[in-house]
Amino acid sequence: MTYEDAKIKFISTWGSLGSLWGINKAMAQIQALLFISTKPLSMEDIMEELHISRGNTSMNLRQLMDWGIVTKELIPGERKEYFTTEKDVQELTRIIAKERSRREIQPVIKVLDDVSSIKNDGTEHTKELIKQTRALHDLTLNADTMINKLVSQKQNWITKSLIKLIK
Amino acid sequence: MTYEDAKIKFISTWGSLGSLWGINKAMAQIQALLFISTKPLSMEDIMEELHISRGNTSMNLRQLMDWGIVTKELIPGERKEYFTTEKDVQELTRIIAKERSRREIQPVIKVLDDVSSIKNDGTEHTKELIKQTRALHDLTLNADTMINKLVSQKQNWITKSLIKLIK
DNA sequence: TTAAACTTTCAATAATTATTGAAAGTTTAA
DNA sequence: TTAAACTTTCAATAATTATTGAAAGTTTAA
Repeated sequence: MTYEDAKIKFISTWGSLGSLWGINKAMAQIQALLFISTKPLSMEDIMEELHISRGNTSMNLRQLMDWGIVTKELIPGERKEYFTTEKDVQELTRIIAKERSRREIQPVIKVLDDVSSIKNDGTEHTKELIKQTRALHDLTLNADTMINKLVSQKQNWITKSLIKLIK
Repeated sequence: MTYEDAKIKFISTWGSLGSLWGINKAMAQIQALLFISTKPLSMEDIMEELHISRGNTSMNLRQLMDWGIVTKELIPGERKEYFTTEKDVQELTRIIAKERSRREIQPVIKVLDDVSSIKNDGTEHTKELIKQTRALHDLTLNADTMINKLVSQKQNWITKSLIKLIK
């Protein structure tokens, strides 16, 4: 496999994986492209490499910046804006986990809390609803807390011993 | 909030959350409905409660069965098929984590491995591609292994002490 | 056997989501 | 100032994904 093949394969795989971490294809592909680039890229560069329109590029770059994954880089003497992505996978994971938690998990935890707090009228179906949604609430809250703690700690002794312990 | 409100809220929230665990809305809603039901439901029951067509119900039930989350339950003397879902959240988590790993994570790990194994021709961009995709590969593999181990162990002392340690 | 009671399949269609590209907006060098 | 070089916005459209519902298929009771 040549460099070009590998690059295309990586970008397209990472792109279709976007759904897994909750972003769209173009967004994931732009991030992938920047992730393996040795230097900041302009909008023009990105459009050309990925064969997508200017509007698409602009919108998705903005979203990546909203996530905090991509940052503008001003190159002295250049009029264009250039872009880079966080290159450290640990830090990238931390950002993504935090954002997903804030955007998706927290609201769900809230709803599960509300739903599981309805008045128990003693009927079987109410009891079941409360029991099951409370179980989901507790599980989701625990998992969310744990993942956030795990990714926040930068591969320190806890994480390391954890990984050993579990493997 | 009344029982009916709570039920509707739970089902619709869980449905829109489907994307988070990689299934579609109707699939997630059917699972949610079964999850809080006190007894097995027929296809007819599900169609009525969720206002979806027979075909849709049939297809999504099959998918849920493929995932191993929903099972057919035959009720003696009844011609219709009835359905139930796994009610234990721990077990549910285990199944979902395993399936997602198998369907989505493993193939990606494979691609990352392939891509990071291209011949290093010494150029800067090749070095960067290899370095970055290898970092992603290692991270993904570690995370996948860890999550699977974590959810497989049924809240035993390791998991419990882990949770304490990390909180 | 057969026909009623059910489930599955799948082409057509609807709904949703992503993408384009041109017009409007903004910034900067001169 | 102004006009060239850029970026953003957004209505129109394309692409993708989900849903319908009727026809075909299957199972079971009699």
